[in-house]
Amino acid sequence: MPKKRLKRPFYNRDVLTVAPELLGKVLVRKFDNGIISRFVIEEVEAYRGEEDLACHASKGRTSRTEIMYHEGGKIYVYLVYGMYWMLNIVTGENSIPQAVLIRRIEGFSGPGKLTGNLSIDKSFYGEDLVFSKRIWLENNNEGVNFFATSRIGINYAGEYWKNKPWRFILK
DNA sequence: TCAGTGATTAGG
DNA sequence: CTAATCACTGAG
Repeated sequence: MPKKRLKRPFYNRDVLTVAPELLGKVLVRKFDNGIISRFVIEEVEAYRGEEDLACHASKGRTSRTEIMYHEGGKIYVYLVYGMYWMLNIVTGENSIPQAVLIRRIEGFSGPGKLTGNLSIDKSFYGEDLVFSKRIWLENNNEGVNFFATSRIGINYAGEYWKNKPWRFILK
């Protein structure tokens, strides 16, 4: 059975539904030299709406957060600590700002490492996973087991949001 | 535990 | 324009 690219409806749902379902899915990257690499997604985090103080959209609609207000399936990338590009997948309907941080994929540990190895940078901001020729997600026929914990690196968001179990890890 | 590093943001 | 902040990493 051939692998199949995930389509719009998959992404256009609430981030708390999509995030755990991303576990076990395959991130596909086609490099400029034509080589195609596939990686199983192993760890993600959900960021949900303006009310979520850990979500960048809590600061409202800015040039950086703009893409999160679009329909699901778009890529949100940003630079953090001056060195690391973070790869996020926008979810939810239009005008509802949500995204899933891809925190770990098979073979690489850490969100900064994976974007470095996959050559993902600012040029991927707004890229559409449904149509892109250089990055997309494929279905995987496996069932997955996962567990949830609190999100990492968001001490600024306060106890309430910091303690939300919105980090999902493949077992 | 802590510094590196530069885009982004709020504020004057 | 300035200054503060930061969804990380690896060294010690």
